[in-house]
Amino acid sequence: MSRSPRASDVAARAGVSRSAVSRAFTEGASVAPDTRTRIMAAAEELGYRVNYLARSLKEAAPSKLVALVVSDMDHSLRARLVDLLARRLVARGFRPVLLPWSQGDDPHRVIDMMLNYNVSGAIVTSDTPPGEISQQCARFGVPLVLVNKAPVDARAARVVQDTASAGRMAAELLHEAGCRRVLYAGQTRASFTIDDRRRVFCAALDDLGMTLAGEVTGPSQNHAGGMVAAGRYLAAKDRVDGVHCANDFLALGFIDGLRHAGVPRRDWPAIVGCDDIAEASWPAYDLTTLRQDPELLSEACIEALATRIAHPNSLAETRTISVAAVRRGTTRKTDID
Amino acid sequence: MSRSPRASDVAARAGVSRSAVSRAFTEGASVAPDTRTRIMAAAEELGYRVNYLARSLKEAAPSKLVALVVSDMDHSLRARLVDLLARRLVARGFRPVLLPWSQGDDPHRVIDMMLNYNVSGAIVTSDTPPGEISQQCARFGVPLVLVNKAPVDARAARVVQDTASAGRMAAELLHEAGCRRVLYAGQTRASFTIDDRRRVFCAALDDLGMTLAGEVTGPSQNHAGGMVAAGRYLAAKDRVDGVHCANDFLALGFIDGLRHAGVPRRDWPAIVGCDDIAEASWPAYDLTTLRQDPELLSEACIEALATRIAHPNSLAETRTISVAAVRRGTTRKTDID
DNA sequence: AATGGCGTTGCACACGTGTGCAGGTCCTCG
DNA sequence: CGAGGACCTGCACACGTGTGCAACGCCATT
Repeated sequence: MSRSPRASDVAARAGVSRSAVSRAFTEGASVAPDTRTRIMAAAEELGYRVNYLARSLKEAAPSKLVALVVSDMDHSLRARLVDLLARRLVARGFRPVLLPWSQGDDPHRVIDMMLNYNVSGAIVTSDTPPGEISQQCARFGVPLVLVNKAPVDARAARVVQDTASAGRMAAELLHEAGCRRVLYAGQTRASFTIDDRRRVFCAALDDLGMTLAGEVTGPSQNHAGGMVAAGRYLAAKDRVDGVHCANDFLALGFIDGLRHAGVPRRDWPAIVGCDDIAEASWPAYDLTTLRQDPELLSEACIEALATRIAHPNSLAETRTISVAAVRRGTTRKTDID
Repeated sequence: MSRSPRASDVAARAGVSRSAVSRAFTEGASVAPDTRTRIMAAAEELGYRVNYLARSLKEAAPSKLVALVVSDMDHSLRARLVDLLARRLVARGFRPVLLPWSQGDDPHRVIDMMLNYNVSGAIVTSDTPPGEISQQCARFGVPLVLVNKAPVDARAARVVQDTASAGRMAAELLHEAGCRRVLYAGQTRASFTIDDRRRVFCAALDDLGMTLAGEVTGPSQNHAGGMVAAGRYLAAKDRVDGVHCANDFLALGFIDGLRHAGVPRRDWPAIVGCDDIAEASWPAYDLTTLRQDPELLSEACIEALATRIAHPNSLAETRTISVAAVRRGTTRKTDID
């Protein structure tokens, strides 16, 4: 067999017109049960499959392709999110097309790819995507969902962490642990969510009668960045009793920095991270953190996208995902070494 | 503007035929430079983009979509691999469609999705994919690349870890550390690569004059599984001086299990993992392991796929990716606690 | 000036499918 | 027996693009 069979091949074999074949594979179309079974049998023998790309040429039937713009998949939470998004999209009959985008890449490349394959919609989870993507999507009528991004266009739906309660929660966890003077460790060029949470966190410190002893920001907010932050902390050690890190990787790196410097466990400051990645619960760290549930996050994204596709002209909504405090060892006093 | 502009709209605006527009957007087609610039200007004004789905209807021009069958993206190495594969595919003009597949899912669903969107090819990295996928791909002429899988079909290209040298390397690392009686920690239902490596490892132990004191296998080969393995190790503690874990997550869990049980650092057995995930280099673990370079792995996959697409009828080849020993703390004697 | 060649252009068909419309069949009811 | 309706089917067109073929214009060569 040189080329894959098409509807007319099936029609010839079943002794019907090509239209009948098309209708047999269309939900709710008008076909006699007898005819349908005969068509299906012929299709089975030939190994026929409907070509969705051809089907999607009719403007009424969208392509069902959804662009997933992603960066930094090495961040385990983001990888998990992509995994869940892909699963849910497939379950709803969509097909996720993975479009990696890194800082420095030309945004037009991503836009071109989306438009060339006239996707039904797009979900953007990469960090600091240029407003250009949002504008172009709006211009060409591509339904768009932004994850943890600042509002850039009224026609782009958003799913964002509840930073207002997250920031406050971080402060309260340190307060519970008896902290008075705390440090904030973050990134020089942070994301929208992190910036917003930091702002709320600082305000909450005041409310609770604590003081911000300082901020440590570096170029990276990964494990290595956390180790650097630990070095900076050690210089101000005696004036600080608690630390809030912008994310868990930073916090784990911070802990490894302390460990590397030989600081015994009982002398560690209270530490609160954010995200609750899998590693945070490992005994080596046992990190107190704020859980951002990727199940909820992904579900909200899919629903927002579906709404956006169904009502393209409605005003874009913003969905807020609440966070939960996960109390673990790094905010408990311990006697063990 | 209700619908997106098509080639005929651009043609009308530029005062040429639709064929001229098509040629203007086709590399190497015969168009006068003057005409081309006029067409491009008109296209720019209208925001016209070539519809690749329509283009791919012509059998000569393939869809450029490539299926990426993936499971367990929470495994950080696999997430990294998917990230790199997506980047390289995009760089070569392909579009990766992410198709998650988990143990228990119906393989026919994945096959249907691939054929419905008549993909140019497929890369399968999920664990233990049923032979059915390979057979169907071969039947319908879909170029296929299997990552770290057993050979199931002569027409499917494979990219596999060099298990022969990896297994031996693991044994040698333990030998270097002065081990005599070692334990193997793995999974009851392991993957092809892991099984093969284990086989070589056991044979190499004999060669080097070491003995296999036992095997610990559980249902899962993640961090939790490693902690369970540590419990089993402690029972046979005095008869064992080295451990090889099937992968790094298992090894890290093993270490956390020791830590949880209060075993001081200097009493740990020598430990060798496999993969060299990011966490392995963190000071909390400092794990000796075998590095499987995802850059090399992904590049080999793309090249194998490209070869397969270019010569669909050639015999499928198998590419072997070598591993490198990464010597770290868990195979060094230490005095610190 | 005639001829040949080359570069450019348009026509028409192909790719694989969905669907409005009209015609056909068959059943039911009056 | 006739009328009407419900159900099914095929024709023909549409979706947006690539490309073989032939025609055309222009230039250089003879």
